[in-house]
Amino acid sequence: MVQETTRDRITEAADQLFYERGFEAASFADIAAAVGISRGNFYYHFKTKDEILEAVIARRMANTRAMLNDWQAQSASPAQRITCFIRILIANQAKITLYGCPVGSLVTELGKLNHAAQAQAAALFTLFQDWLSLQFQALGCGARSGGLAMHLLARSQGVAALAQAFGDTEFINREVALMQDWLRDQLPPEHPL
Amino acid sequence: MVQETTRDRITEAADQLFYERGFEAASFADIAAAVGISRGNFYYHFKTKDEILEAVIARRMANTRAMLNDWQAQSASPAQRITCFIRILIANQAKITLYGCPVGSLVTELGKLNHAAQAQAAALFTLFQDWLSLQFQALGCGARSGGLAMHLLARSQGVAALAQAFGDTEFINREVALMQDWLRDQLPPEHPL
DNA sequence: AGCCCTCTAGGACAATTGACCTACAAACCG
DNA sequence: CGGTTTGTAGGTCAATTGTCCTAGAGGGCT
Repeated sequence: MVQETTRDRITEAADQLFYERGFEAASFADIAAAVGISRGNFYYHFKTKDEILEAVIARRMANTRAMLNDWQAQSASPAQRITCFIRILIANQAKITLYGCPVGSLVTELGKLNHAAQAQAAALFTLFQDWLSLQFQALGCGARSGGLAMHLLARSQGVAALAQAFGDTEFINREVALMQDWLRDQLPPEHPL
Repeated sequence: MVQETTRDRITEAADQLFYERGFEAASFADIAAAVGISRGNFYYHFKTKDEILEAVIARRMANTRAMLNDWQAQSASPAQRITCFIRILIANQAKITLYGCPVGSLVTELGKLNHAAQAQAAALFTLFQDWLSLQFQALGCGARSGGLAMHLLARSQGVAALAQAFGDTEFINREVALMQDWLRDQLPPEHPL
């Protein structure tokens, strides 16, 4: 990463603001102020707000892929990799308590707005789902793998939603422990943690 | 319910629109059009949008309380009552697939807007949590009851979030079955379903 | 009848939104 | 050097927002 273009800086600021305030509530002026450029300059880099949204989703896709690849490379067993996923809840505890899950809240909002990009945002979920499904497959869960992946995804979504609602970080820790217990129960005997 | 006041009709329409489009995205004009009154007349019944939001939350609180009382009266055992809660996911399948959970999505949005009413909206969760906690207490779960209630709440939130993201009603059925299995595992031997 | 109170309609308001244009600065290249 | 491209700034545009005012319709009461 030799140079960070203005376009990248806009995308990064928009990413954060879309997360913290929501897609609609974050205005051009907000993003421009965060980047430190004029509103007019915006139009040069992005013609519409939807274009920024697309760039933000693409950025999140890339970041997520990179994270999954890291987990794939650095964890010895499938069960450990799944544990990596579960632990994002703890790693992002503070932000989740304030703003919820970045993916979940964006998909929900775009759904309510009938926004065409909802499907693209939902693809972020698919990214996790496919990857988790692969891990369960490697554990020997066979045809159940896809369902187990969705189940885990749903559990994390629920934890994030309630943690934000009550501003309760401790709840995250308790539920993460439960998810790890659950994971242990899914492991076939030949694949210990 | 002899007479439905204009104020009630506004509150009802706002309730629905806040659910389907979100609090910010639903405008005065939208609500007025849905009720069939002029925008100006609005100001007579509600001075600010926040006042409408308060009325909507109060309405949901009342409706929720009534629903919980019904379940309390019409179900024989605590386990059956908890099953009633789990089954709202199925009863509201279609709407959840389109708009997610009414409570969860509202609380998330208000949180991002730093809106003062977020706490009031979160009280809707507390209503469910307290009631579920009572049922688990009645089952003899003791000190674990509060945690079990929160766990169940989180599970439903997650299911609603993913069902909306993927537009998948079938996923709801699968997860509801899992939640009922889970509930059976929590029952002490002296309290069968 | 006259009066008052409840309710409604329609419009005006200042502010903010996303979108767009033009003019100018900076860098690159021949 | 001159000319083209790339990037930036500031301002304008119509539309929409929540808020607010005023005029008057309608019914009940004395």
